This record gives sequence, structure tokens and C-alpha cells, in this order.
Amino acid sequence: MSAFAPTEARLDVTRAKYPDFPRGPAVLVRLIKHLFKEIHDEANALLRPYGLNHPEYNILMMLYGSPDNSMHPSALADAAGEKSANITRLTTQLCEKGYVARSGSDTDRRKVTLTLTPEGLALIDGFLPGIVTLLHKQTRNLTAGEQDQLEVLLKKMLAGFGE
Amino acid sequence: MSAFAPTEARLDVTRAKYPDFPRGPAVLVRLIKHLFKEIHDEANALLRPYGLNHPEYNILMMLYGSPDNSMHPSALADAAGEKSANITRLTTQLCEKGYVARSGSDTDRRKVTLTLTPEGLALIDGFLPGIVTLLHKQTRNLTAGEQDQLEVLLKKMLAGFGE
DNA sequence: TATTGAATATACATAAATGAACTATATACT
DNA sequence: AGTATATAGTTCATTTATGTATATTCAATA
Repeated sequence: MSAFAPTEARLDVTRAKYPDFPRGPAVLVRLIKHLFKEIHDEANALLRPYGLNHPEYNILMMLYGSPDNSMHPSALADAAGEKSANITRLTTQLCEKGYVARSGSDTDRRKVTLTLTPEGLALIDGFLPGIVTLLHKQTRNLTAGEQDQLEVLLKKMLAGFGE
Repeated sequence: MSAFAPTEARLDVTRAKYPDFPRGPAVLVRLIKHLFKEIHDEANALLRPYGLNHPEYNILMMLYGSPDNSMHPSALADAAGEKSANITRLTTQLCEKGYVARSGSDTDRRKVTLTLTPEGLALIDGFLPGIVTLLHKQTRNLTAGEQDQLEVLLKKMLAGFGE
């Protein structure tokens, strides 16, 4: 039935050996891992024809989510959840492909500005319809009300981190 | 305030440029990415003193979740969500560290059985208290009822994949 | 029983991510 | 001004993950 059932069975075995292991929290964590993996894999499959992988897509979308289509590498690292060294590598690739442009800042010459090129914007316009379809597909089992509920609960859970 | 607020701001910008982009589904997907990253990072930090990373921990726990503390590589790959080539590498490491033993199967000699050694079990006993504490910490913002609700919704969402 | 096909595990080459210096610029303090 | 401290970004070595090809074994069947 569900692909998650074996995970719950393993959890039962674990709890038989180690009764303190908390079922609820463990299930939630494993569900999130499973969902992340599914989301990640499906997005990767969709993006492959465009010559992009998931991290590259993320970077393009972070830039697209900025009013002027541009960000500094450190902000980008923060937004995309990548290490700054990785941002350098990924944005270099995107520059080489012509989707992103690097330019220096006048006010602070340490800073670098990364901006979507017209080609980058065109690429985004190209894959966004597929992404929209995918997003709807990935949440199709939830009603609008359930999506709202889920959003509230996930935000609440996330707020408990890093304190 | 919330570390998630900038993500929502970016989403608003995106929707201004591309109105079809579905807010609810996109928020859910990004929340799951954020949560996964936090969970992953915190677990890694906890496990580092034991000389383990998250995938290695996962493998140990999958074996521990089996009644006889053992599994075949392909089942392990499935359970841990890793590619089988990666399972070979990871279990080789764990064998070298003495936490897992490889042995051939009598009935089907293609198969290899991976089993937790006494040292592996002792290691698990060593880190499990910390894991239990971490799991409680990661879900502390949710009441028991909310955890149940969240579990139901996540399972429902997960069921929509791969059909 | 010999042969083909499918499944399993691994080896090897390639790609991606991380962590620890390193360079250059900016800010703060005396 | 001059020195220390902090920050931005990159480079490089190492670790980690993935994809492809290969070897081994079992099952089916001619």
C-alpha cells in the first residue's frame, strides 16, 4: 500500500528494542526525509532536459524572487541553503551557461552582484509551466484547507529549530 | 522573526512576475526543504563525535529496525533511500569501523547479508539517548495532537507521489 | 544440460559538496 | 593616521555521492 509502511514497521522493531525511542517525532522526521527525497528527485527529472540540476534551479529561482533579479553570493547562500563555496561553483556554471552575470559593486568592492541575464529569464519562462504542474501534482492529495493546515504546522515545527 | 519570512517574500515577488505560480504548494515544498536541511544538519552535528555522518547513521538504524539486525544491500538501499552503489561504499566504511559484518547467504549466493556487530549495537546504544533528546527538541513546538495531525497530512501528501 | 535473461553487488570513473586556508576590502578603535 | 578585527568571496584539497560498466549468480526454458 503506502511506501511508508515498511518504515513504520522498522520503527516498531526499534521501539521494541529501545522503548524510549519516540514514535511520533521519529515518524515525522522520516516522513520529511521521504518527502524531501521525492520532491528532489521529481524536480531533478523535470529539470534534466534543461541541463539543470536542483541546486542550479534553486539559485535561478532565488534570483527570480528578487525584485531586480539579482543578489549577492552570501545572500544567495543563505537563501538557497548552500555553502558559500558551493555558490561560487554553481554560479560559475550558470555564468558559463549564460544564464547569470557577475558584476562588481561600486559601494563595496568586496561584493559581487549576480543577476539573471535575458537568457536566464527566458530559461525560467521555459521551465516554469512544468514546475507549476509538478507543484500541483505533488500536493494534489491535499485540499486547499489541508494545505493551509499543513503549512501552519510545518511553520510551527520549523520555528522550534535553532533556538 | 521567522527564518522563513524571506522565503515567503521571494515567493510574492515570483508571483508578481508569474501569477500562475501556486503559492500554497510552493510554500509547502520550500518548508519541507528547510525542515529537511535543519534536521539533517542537527543530526550530523550530533553524530560527528561518533565518527558518523547522517547516511551512515541511517544505515545503522535501518539494520537496528530489523528483527535480526540484518538486511540485504538492496533492501537497505530501498530503506535508506540511497543508491545501491552508495550502499556498497557506506557499508564498506561501516565494516572497516567494525560496526557491521558482511556475510554470504546460503540460499542465494548472489545476496550478501549485512549485520550489526556487538560493537555496532554498542555504538547505537551510545548515541540513541542523544538522538531521542534531539527528536523531542525538533518537535517541541508541536503538541501531541498537532504531531498526529501533521503525521496524517504528511502521509496524505506523500501518498500522492509516484502514481 | 546449455543458454538466455534478470537480478544482485561491486569497481571504477565522474561529479558535487564541504571545510580550511587565502586574498582583498571595509569597519572600528586607539 | 595606523593597527587590529571583521566580512565577502574565492581557491584548493578532501570527502561524499552518482552513473555506468562489469562480474557473479540464480531462474526459466529450449
